Amino acid sequence: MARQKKFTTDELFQMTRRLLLDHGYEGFSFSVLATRLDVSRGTIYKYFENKEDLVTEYMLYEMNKYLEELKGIHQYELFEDQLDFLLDLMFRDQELLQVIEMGQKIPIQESDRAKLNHEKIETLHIDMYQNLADMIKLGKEQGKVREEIPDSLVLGFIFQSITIPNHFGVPPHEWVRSIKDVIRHGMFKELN
Amino acid sequence: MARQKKFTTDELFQMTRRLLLDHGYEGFSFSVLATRLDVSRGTIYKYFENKEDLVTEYMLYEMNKYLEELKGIHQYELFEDQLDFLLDLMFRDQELLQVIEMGQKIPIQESDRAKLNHEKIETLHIDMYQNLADMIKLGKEQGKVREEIPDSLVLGFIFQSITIPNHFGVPPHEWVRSIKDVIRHGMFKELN
DNA sequence: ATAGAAAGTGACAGATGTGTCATTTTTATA
DNA sequence: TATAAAAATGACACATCTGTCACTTTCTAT
Repeated sequence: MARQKKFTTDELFQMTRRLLLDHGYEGFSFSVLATRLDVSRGTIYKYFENKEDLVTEYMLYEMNKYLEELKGIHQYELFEDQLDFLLDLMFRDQELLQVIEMGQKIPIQESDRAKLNHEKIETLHIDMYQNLADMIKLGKEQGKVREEIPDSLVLGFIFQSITIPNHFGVPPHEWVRSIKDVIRHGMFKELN
Repeated sequence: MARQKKFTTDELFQMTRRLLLDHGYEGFSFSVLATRLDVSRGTIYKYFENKEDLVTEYMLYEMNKYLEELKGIHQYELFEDQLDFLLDLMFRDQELLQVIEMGQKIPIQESDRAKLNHEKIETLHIDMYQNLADMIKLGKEQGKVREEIPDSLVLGFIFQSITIPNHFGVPPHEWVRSIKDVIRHGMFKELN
């Protein structure tokens, strides 16, 4: 009964991610999105009232997916296994993390749906943080992580580590191994 | 003989920094800049041909200032003193570093001056990197830094560390101390 | 006081973006 | 094959940003 769609929601979100990463939130527009999807601008307005709605909706979609994966962390009982799991996940979906971080600072206007979405995003953030805080707690309980370091700093280091640009093309495997190593033991030689 | 200026180059650059940080490169426009400086748009065109020129010019200004400061690192002979110096500098001018990082990924068009500026920016980058690479070399020579970690990763960790958001308001002094501590010795307890 | 140089302005034309909606196209099914 | 629901379109009105430039304002040296 209905005409065939020219793009799926997934395709739209994929393109949204690409454009957000390449041009930032302010550089994102319905015009370019429509062009990239080979569709008229009006079509997109059938599904989203405006840019704010679309982007927050997209972020929710990504964060939900990510949170679901992240929860898999609880299949491991040892802190070190959880850390490995987390780092692998983060390296796999590096771009996605960048988008999620971007979500923090998009200017929020008075749009109905966007406002609601923004609240949901906040909730998801807290939810994600909780899972990770649990991991740190476990690490400290298991006598692995030094108690004197604030949890938020431990997490901060882990998260920032994946965004370090590998300018000189160190082979990925070695790169990741080194990162884990620095997280574990720091950069300084131990005095024997 | 001449009329009084309504703003200094310094004021213009300060505002440029603010706007770049708040709205990103794509969100930056002559219109808002002019409004903020309480001046007509045309006035700014007296000094800069377009946004690309202005922004690259601004970046050069910042980077030159920063590089000059950074060179002060050589007044120290011990690696640990150099590291302290660097971290203090970075924490003091955190926003500036963000802007410099932004400079990496601004889309470069076919404007004469902007193209030239971009090349100069590249050079400054390399120059900055050289100063820092020297520091790492020193650290390794003095037996402080573990040789097996790639230089670029050592630097990456240091640079990313200052961008870790202090969401839970850990007191700045403690925060910085912890960061230095993690950089030095990692997050894991040593097994005795 | 006044000439003229530097600084600033505002209006114009054109590009790009937004949101809306009456109209057209597609397509499964009755 | 006729129908009607869903999908897509394109044009309209309005907003914002860009570059340009003839013109006005300010101010100092004479």
